[in-house]
Amino acid sequence: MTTTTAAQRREEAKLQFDVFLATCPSRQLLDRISNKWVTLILCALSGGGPQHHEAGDGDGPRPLRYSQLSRMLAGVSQKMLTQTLRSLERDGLVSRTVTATVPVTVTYELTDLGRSLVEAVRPLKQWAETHIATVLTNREAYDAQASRPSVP
Amino acid sequence: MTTTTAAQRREEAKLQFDVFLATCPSRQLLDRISNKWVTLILCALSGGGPQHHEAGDGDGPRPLRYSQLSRMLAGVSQKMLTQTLRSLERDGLVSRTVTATVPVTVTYELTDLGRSLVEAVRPLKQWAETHIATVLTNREAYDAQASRPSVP
DNA sequence: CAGGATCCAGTAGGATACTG
DNA sequence: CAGTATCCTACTGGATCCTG
Repeated sequence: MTTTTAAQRREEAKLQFDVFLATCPSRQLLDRISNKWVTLILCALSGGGPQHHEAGDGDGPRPLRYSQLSRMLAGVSQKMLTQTLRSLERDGLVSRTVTATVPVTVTYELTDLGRSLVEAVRPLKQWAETHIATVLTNREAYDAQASRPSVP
Repeated sequence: MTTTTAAQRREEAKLQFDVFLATCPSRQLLDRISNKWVTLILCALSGGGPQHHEAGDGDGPRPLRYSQLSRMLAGVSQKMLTQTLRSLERDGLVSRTVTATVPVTVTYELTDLGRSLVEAVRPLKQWAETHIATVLTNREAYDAQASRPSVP
């Protein structure tokens, strides 16, 4: 049992939450949310699967089942999916609901906190999709230059 | 309900760059920018070191030297710093300028593309610093619950 | 269906030493 | 000062098998 209360730690941290400090908890939080799977899961749960109308309906935020998520996030292993969902649940970003149907049904849904993070994380996804072409061009230019140290 | 088939939708999505597809280049780009060091470096270069007025002046976007960066990003190894800066330069997000002074001076600066990404990435840093307290509380609640499977 | 448990490869990333 | 090069560990993350 720990003797340091949440209040104490929060008090302390409130003084300087600075992601630039390696010791700051917010630094670790940044590391957690700066993650490919976190971004994709959050976007998926927010109805961000733009072209993926899994259920064929609108794309508003709605709960998704485990299997739906694993199909949407192409290439994710179930280990990563489960692991990431757990950490998101632990951090209070998503809520997990178990329905006792014949084969058990588990759905994941964004919490209010999760929705607030989605606001910050969707632009990232958007940016990647928008500027990837430019980036690819830049890489080519850079690589070409690198292979030509002196003028021929 | 649309009449487009799954195949059609996938075809379409491929052209549009969809981060949900494992094969899409934008997916890899998302993975690159969803990175702790990338976020911190970009924020630092955008003058985002809130409490860290290294040179004691204003916090507007300005070029930073290698050593300044390594001091601002507490805990970064020079390997990670160099490596991340290289990839950012290659992607055209930062520009590297070498000035032939006595000890050589190298400065890094955001490009226009880099600045556009900063817009998307700063909210993430902001979110981490703002909501870390809530997250810590959520974690405690979650862990307490986990260690108490049945009601005492 | 929704995961827990294991095993294992690849690599991210740190420490150290050396250079222009 | 601003790196490059090398070694080495630790963790990420995939594949596989198993369970309620």
